[in-house]
Amino acid sequence: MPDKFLKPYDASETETRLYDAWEKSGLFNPDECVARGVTSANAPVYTVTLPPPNVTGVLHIGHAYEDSLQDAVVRYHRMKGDRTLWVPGTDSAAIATQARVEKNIQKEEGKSRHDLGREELVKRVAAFAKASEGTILSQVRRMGASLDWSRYAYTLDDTRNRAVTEAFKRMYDAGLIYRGHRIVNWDPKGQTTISDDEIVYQEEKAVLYYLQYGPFTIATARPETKFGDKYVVMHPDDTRYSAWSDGQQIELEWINGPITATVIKDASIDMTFGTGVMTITPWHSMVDFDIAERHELDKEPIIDEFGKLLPIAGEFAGMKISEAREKIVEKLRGKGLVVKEEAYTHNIATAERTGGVIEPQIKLQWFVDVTRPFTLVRSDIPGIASGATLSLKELMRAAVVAGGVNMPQEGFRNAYLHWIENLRDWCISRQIWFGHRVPVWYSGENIHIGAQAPAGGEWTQDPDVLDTWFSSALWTFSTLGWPRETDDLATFHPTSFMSPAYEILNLWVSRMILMSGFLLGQVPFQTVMIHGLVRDKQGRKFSKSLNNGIDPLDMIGRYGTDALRMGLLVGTAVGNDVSFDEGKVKGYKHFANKLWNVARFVLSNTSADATPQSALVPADHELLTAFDTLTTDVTLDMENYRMYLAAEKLYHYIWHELADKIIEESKPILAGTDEGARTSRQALLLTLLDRSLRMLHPFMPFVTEEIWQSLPTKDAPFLMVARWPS
RNA sequence: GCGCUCUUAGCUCAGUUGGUUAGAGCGUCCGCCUCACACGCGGAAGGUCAGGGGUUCGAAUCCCUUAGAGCGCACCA
Repeated sequence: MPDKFLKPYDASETETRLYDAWEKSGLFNPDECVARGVTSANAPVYTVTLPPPNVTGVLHIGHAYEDSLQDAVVRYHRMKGDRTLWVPGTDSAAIATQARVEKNIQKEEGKSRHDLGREELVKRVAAFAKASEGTILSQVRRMGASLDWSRYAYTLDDTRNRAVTEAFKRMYDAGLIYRGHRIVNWDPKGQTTISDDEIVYQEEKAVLYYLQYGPFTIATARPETKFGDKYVVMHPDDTRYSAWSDGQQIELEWINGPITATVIKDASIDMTFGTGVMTITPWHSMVDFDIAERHELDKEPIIDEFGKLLPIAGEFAGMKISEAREKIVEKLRGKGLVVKEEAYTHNIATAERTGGVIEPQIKLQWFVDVTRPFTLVRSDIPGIASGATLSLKELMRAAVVAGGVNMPQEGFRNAYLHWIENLRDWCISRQIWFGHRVPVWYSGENIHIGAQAPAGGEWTQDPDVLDTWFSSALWTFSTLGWPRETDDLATFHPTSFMSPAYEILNLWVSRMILMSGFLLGQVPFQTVMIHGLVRDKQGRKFSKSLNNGIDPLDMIGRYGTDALRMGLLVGTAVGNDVSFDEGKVKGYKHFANKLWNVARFVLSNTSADATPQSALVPADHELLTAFDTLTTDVTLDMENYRMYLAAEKLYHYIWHELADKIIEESKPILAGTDEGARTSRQALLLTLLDRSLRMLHPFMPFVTEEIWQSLPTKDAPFLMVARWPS
């Protein structure tokens, strides 16, 4: 028995040493596994893509959980003998990264992005991203993640840039990407558009004003947008207003004088709200915009990009809307147009990143059309035939409904389908500078799609960049080299498994299905297991303001990676939020040491030649059979992604069966005079330890590997590539 | 408003298609440094499985309902 077993288990020394050894061996790479003969060349393929962390980020407890979950799955499949690939990468996170660098520059140099100019800013942001890349990558390694680093990808590297341009071009050519004046979510604070999914609604107490509008009374919470209102809308079935007909014109006195208004009948009006009549402001309201589109009405801007009133507001022009509101109401009161005021609670849209209040605006932006039909020439997606004509919405739906993408968690599946029902066109252009620039060039009336301007003529590139999720949506295949027809792409796509947090189900999962479906005619992954968030013991999210953050590296330093992984995985069904409990992590540190001591006992009581199982006495054979039952059970759990149960069962077996019972019973046998019983027991102990280590390895890779390296049953260079028991 | 998830021991959570006395970790109490392990060992206390109703031979598990917590989507002018 090696001397190391005489001391308690030392996680920190072991973990860094072993990770280096694994990485140097090259066996995280499935091709190397085949070359070295530890994996069969025609074995089934199993692929996982790491949800890329922000390149400038640091590892937080949520990553730690996600990495633990995926690494357990990946290691299981590798040991099962699959050609297993787990692809690493990082994300440029355009808005977040640019905002951070801008803030630094402002602080250190007192300069804004406009002072620096586009080229310089992008250079600085890119440099910052590059400089901080190493931090997150080394932290992911600390988690023990068995990623094939030779395939590392970054969303802004050359291959991924090519993928983005190609994807844009193909969608444009298919008529699925268009540029148009459409109403978008404008963030006056961030000075950019954002997508519907980047909005957070916040409750606000406001006043609902009932205003006299000619013969009608209208209710509004936003009198400051009413200057241009010249359409008054009601439900066609509303009997209170049956005297009025669609298109009828009426003269009335309004904020800044007499106007002519037109009556519009539209079924989208809620007859029970307010008075059942409203005026519309198509430029600054999604709903109003839709009504205006249906009836082909005029649209006029009232508010500018900085949230100030335009000249149409007359004397109020130039005022911020917040200060103008009360003044306008005052004027309306003076004119006797305010009928009544009542307290009112509603939700206002704010930008997730900046907290700015969203002001819908009609802007010229690029969109992905989710309802326009196209022909999918070649489809490997169950439920969608090659040559089928369908919309992206239908594609996203069919891919899940027909089981091409298996979403075993019914709740998330419903949420996904519900989201698709309500989906609008996806606004993909952003008015920032860092990220994938829209690959479109203009020269007068001419448009060219591509990374470079065409030769000859004066071409200018679109100034906007793409929504960061546009490139992320390509991730499962851009990481494998697409649009080039690489061997990797042919071999490893569609991927097998994806496990993102439910926060990004809509932002990311659905868009991967969209892009993969359209561009490859494949699903991006066969099974998606949505996981929950890690919260503190009170169930709160971790946040800077609560100061309740947990640094995974700190936990690793104190208890070891194996313990942290177990503490996060055991006992929380995938999809539920994980309540982080340091005590639990500590408990699994103790477990790692327990295992260490089991190994010490077994190794110091067996000799290297005590391995043949044929000599087992009946009692020992029975214990081995009992273990086989556990093996079957745990394997089934692993196959069904119930890692939390598998890990708990192994823990329970090793501590309360193997250590508490079997080892205790073994002491008299090993000290006894019955040679046959003793040899049999030695063989049994060695076998049970060996197989326990194999099955525990996906969860606690380090301590199991370290012990296994000293076992006489060792039959592979690493436990990492040894065979899963059956 | 529409939809989803959750409510099990003091705390945090498991309980896989309904099946014997409902489990784990931490915590608590008692006794132990017994040569694998004090990062440990032995033992103990602690639950009307949110409330009510139903289906069933049998329910923490399925159905209905009430209450509470959380989340998603939509959104009211």
